[in-house]
Amino acid sequence: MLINEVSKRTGISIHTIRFYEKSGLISGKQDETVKSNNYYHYTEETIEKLEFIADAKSIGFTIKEIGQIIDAWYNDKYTKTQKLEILESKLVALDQKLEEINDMKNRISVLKEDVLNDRC
Amino acid sequence: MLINEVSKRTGISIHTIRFYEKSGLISGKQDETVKSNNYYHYTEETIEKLEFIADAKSIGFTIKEIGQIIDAWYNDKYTKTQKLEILESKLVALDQKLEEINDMKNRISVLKEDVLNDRC
DNA sequence: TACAACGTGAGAGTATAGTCTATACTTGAT
DNA sequence: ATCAAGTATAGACTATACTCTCACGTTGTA
Repeated sequence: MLINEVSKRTGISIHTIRFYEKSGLISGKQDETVKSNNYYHYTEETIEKLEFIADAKSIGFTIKEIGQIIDAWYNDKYTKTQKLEILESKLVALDQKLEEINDMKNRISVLKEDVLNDRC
Repeated sequence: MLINEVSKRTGISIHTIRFYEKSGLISGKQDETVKSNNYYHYTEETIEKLEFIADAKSIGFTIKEIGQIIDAWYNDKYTKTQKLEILESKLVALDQKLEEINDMKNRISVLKEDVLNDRC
């Protein structure tokens, strides 16, 4: 499928998709047999990746980190051990975030109680 | 206390502290009786705020959002009802983040299992 | 009084993550 | 053949959150 369809199916703008392509997160393939154009062709895998990217971004992963996770899964850039290390490190980071968010929830709840009881 | 001490106690650079001051997150007071300089003086409250800012930033709140939370607590910029609304909305956002992070943990765990069992 | 250390304000520069514009070629329907 | 719609590439622009530099005034110790 071409970039327009990818954009429509994911809700991610064509510009942003191209930006992700340049950043190495996704990669379309140009059909070598077609000489008249250099259109990129994308597969379902790209859709999956873009959906993953959207989710990963919203919880605060950077483009670089997302690239690592994608490479750990789709590519042979890393050995099995390296892949497991990368994924494990992301799980640890997520656990830390869970903790930080729970702490912040408690702090804001205290603020709320204080406002409620006119203690500020 | 002057900016240098604030910086040393919080580990936040003087530049960044001034940036937060300009952004309205904190505010030092200039001593009107001293005419020779216009040094800003900070109190323990600034230290507290800066520590809060550091934590809030690390869980993904923007400067604007952090400003709102601080105003909801320290200032009389909002009514009681508005303050409660702001704080409640931040709690809701945090709950949503918790959910997203748990989802991402599950997804990454699955990837990890797949790598472990050579399914990719 | 010299001078290093500290303080201020203005403004330039950086990194991240897009977002948009311009130019030019291609495709597909009429 | 024409022309709107789609595609690619390069590069400019934006917002956020810093980070740094410069110029210049102040403070405190030798």
